[in-house]
Amino acid sequence: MRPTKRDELVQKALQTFYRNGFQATGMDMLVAESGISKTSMYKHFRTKEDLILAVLRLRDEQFRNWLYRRMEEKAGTPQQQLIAMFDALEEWFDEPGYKGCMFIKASSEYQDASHPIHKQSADHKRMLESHITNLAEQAGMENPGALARQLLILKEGAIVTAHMGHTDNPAKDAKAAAIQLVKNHSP
Amino acid sequence: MRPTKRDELVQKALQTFYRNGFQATGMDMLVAESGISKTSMYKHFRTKEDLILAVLRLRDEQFRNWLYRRMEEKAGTPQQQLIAMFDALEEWFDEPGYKGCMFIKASSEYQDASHPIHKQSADHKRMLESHITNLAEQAGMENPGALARQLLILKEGAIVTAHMGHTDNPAKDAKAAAIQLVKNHSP
DNA sequence: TGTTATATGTACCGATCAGTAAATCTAGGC
DNA sequence: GCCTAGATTTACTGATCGGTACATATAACA
Repeated sequence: MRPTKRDELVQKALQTFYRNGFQATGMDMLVAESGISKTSMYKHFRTKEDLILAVLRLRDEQFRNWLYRRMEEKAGTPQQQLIAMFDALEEWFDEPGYKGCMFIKASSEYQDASHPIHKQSADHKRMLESHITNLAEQAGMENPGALARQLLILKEGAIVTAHMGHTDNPAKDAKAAAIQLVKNHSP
Repeated sequence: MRPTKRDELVQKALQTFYRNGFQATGMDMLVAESGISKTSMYKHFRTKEDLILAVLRLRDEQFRNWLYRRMEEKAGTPQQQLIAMFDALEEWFDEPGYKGCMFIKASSEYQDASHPIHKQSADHKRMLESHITNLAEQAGMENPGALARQLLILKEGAIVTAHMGHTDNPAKDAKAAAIQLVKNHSP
């Protein structure tokens, strides 16, 4: 079991794909930036698409772990966690090198709904929806499913608005909206 | 003044880019799908980037005209128009071949904020924000700028959620949220 | 009839694309 | 010391990329 090299490749590819895009990044660029030979890459992944799918799996794990932990650190109750999601997003948007959501970009570059990369991106969003719906249930909200979907629409909208860069602080705007929605869904 | 051929090219390129993506569409594919020779294309546009910028200008004009007219047709008062935006979005999402927002995709494929394609995409969003803010002012809303930004975050979120396809009817969810936000901003 | 602007087809450019072949190097297990 | 497995470099494939050269065709206008 030598997990090192393969994981190192996926980690480096994630950074390059995020910074440079999927289609715009050639395998030769990955060789140059990761220091791993092309032959080794194709030993681990049969195609570029397989590598991208592995990158998205890693990103899904990293992002959900980070978001859920940050929401818990910032708030005590489930209801407060729903609002704290937007404080966590603001931290993310302010990071240098922020370039939007990797899954939105993936499904934008591979836009056919039947494409494996598109489907796996949609899976990530489904898992987020499941978690937020659970939180809304724990918080005793009325219609937790609908509230979760509304909050996640705010989240996606804030992510793309922050990436477009035409607005000062979309996380703050989304948070203000979220507070009203949560209040209106409280019993 | 012969506007025909050039406009025909831009119109055809718009369809192909929207269906197939920007980077994934080569100039040879545009030749095949438009029936216009490559030499003529490069007479009208010096680079592929110039053609994309012209396509985005056309799309901006088409989309804003369509959205504003549809909002007016569906509602009488400015306040009702704000809500009707989400009914118009639902019509759009239900169209066959819906593939998300062209400007989100453009800024996702050309993600550097200093890139002309990214900047022009942000301009489109700025013009939408200006129009919605005006409507919110005409409707006598409190803090019309903040309400407009919130509604537009809902719009962008619904657009990407509809494209991901993991949710049934994001336009309906966004509309329900918008109704609450407008109500809370009413004097 | 001659001029000019715009269109065309075809063939090409160097660079890059994803992916492969083959020979060599390196390290750990026995 | 030897064997094996994984990693390496180098060179290569055919296809496609954005963009160009060049010679020709068409049609309006003078």
